[in-house]
Amino acid sequence: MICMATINMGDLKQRFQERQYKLTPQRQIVLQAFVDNPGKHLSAEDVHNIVRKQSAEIGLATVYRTLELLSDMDVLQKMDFGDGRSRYEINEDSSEHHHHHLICLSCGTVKEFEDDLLETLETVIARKSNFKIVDHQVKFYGYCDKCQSSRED
Amino acid sequence: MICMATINMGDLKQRFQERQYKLTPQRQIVLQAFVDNPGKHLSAEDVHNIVRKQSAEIGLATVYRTLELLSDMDVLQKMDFGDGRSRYEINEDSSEHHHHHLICLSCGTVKEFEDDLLETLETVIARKSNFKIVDHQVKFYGYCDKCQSSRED
DNA sequence: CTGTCTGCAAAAAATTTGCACTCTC
DNA sequence: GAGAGTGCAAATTTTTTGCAGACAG
Repeated sequence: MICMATINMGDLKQRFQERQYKLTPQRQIVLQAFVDNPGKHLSAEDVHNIVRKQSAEIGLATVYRTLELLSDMDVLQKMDFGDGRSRYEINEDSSEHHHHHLICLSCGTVKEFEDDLLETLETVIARKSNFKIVDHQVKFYGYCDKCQSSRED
Repeated sequence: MICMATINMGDLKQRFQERQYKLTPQRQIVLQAFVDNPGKHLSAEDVHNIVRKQSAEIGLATVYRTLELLSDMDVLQKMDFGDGRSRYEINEDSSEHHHHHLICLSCGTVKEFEDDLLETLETVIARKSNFKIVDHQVKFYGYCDKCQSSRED
């Protein structure tokens, strides 16, 4: 089961107001790009292209500022897949139940994967290391289904 | 037990020769920077500064080229801690037993942590996902010992 | 000599910043 | 009308590339 990326706009508006931020059209448009592209890990430029296609005029600098703001608010999560730019995705649930990423070394596909074993691991590590862990990010590198077959030539 | 970063120079020279690369002075100097700074996660500029201090003249571009080469050879591992530049560390063992990183959200310390639970997790995920996993990278974010205490003010 | 490697400077790519203008409360 | 937000262009930062010369087999 893959849970759909959703954003509760009412709730969000409130979270903005708490911090005296405004939920401007540009910010909504950026968010919409993520809602419209579930499972994609969008870079600033990706977002910029997406919103431009939808005729919405918006500056790249604004996209960057918005992505940073939304990351700070934990609405988005910033991540890095080693391709030289930051990528973002909707942060389903501020603290729990992140999925992991399986990155194919051959074709670059990024597949998502859920597993609760990591929560256990987190607990163990927290205990052993004296760290108060609040988040984690896990990347597995390997070869996807498709690339495994084509490598057997 | 923390195992010291070591590099077998003889073995390394052979690995270079296999690929028709040369183990030039510059490349050795870059490697030495990592050996001399165990547990540090050095960026290209860090390495450049370190080698310059040791009176060794070397171009930044060469450092970048060397870091990339060594990563490709799996001598170093490229990583990203979200500070806008790539960082590297010695890859102890090409495929197994990577340590994880505990990153303090307050002071930025990066602590290393070993645990074999993740190997189990890797097996489980490989089976469930049809991915042939060859490597992983795990980051835990939280608050270190020190910052936990100082936050309790 | 031939091909690899290096340094330098220039280029490219990603992100940030300054500033004037616009919009909202 | 004060402060927040935006767009644009310029600046900064990180990384890559072109090229001429140096070096190794």
